[in-house]
Amino acid sequence: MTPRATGGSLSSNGSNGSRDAASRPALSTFQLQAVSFFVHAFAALSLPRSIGEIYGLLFSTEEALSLDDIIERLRISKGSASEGLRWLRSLGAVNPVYLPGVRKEHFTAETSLRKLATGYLRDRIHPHLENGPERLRLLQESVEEGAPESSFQKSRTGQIAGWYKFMGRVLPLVKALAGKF
Amino acid sequence: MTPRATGGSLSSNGSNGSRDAASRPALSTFQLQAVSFFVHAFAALSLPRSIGEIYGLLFSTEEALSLDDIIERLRISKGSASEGLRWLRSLGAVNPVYLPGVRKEHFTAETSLRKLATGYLRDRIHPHLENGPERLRLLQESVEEGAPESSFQKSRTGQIAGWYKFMGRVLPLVKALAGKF
DNA sequence: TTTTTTGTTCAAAATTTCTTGAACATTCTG
DNA sequence: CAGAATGTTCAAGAAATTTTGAACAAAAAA
Repeated sequence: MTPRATGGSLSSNGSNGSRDAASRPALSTFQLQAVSFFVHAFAALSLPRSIGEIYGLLFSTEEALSLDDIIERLRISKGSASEGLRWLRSLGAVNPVYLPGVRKEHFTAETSLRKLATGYLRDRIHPHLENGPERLRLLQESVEEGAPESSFQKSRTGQIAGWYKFMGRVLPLVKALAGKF
Repeated sequence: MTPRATGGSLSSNGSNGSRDAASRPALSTFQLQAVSFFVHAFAALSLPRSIGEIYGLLFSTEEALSLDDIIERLRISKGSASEGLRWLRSLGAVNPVYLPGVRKEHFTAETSLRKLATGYLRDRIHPHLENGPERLRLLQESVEEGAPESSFQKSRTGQIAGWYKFMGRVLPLVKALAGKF
């Protein structure tokens, strides 16, 4: 119900001094701010911190990054990075970049609002709406015909039907408007 | 990230036979279906099961119900019921009903899409958008002026500014359309 | 005022979700 | 093919959220 904690706790060595020998790729202030920004934004959608971190890093980095780059810079586990990337990829929020002669897959952030919105709606909203009609039918079938409350119950199922119509209207509108930004 | 389990496990004694002496108010099939419907719908918004249960019960019940009615019928704890009602009330999703000569507060479900949408946006979306400008400013201030990447970074912050503009356009539109359903 | 009723709060327990890390699968290289 | 590099999966642990239940507060009745 309430979003996760928000503050970032990444290596905040602003002066870029290496803490220990193995910690080379520190984040710039800009990257740090971006990660913090997206962790917060994704939390507003109840999405895990790691996903916000990954997107924030890619968003604030000009070059494409590999899985290992992400793990190194963000200090998160391989598992989190892999799952997070998978999620972002399925949404269309990151783009694979093919670099000639490079084995590792590299990614950049997709920033087109149209693509992001479309992907989010497709992956996270539509699935819930799709079995809506089926669920509504179940509810309608359980109206107690003949009983005194059947009239009330019918008005309630009618209400829900209206909500679905609303969604059917609003979503295309949102997509269309997203295309203009 | 993934919604909670969905199936309902309320007293499914369809024949309304009392399991034990104390379990009087069993839910009708219609109420059971409605609770299940809303538990699922609220889970899509990452909201806790108990809130979906309470709203579903009120939605499917013609008479106003008190806290104790809800606890009895849903078999949830006083704490959950109290917190859940508070949440729904602050959103404007339930209406207090004042019954003459009755101590306990009673509630019915608010079903107007306009009110529900407005309340949800006000309580759950706007708070996150409000400190947006502040966060964007922080990011803009961390652009490394003069560095070769400053141009890239500026284009990114411009991107985010556009997203906020989009939200500023879309939300009023959604509210307006919700008013028509 | 004292007692009873009604509703809130919050620490602890239960549950759910997220992260980690190591095993596994797959693909490339020599 | 063997070995190395890359990426995925998933069980176990860590962390966060939700639920419970009992103590507490507030308001009404006696």
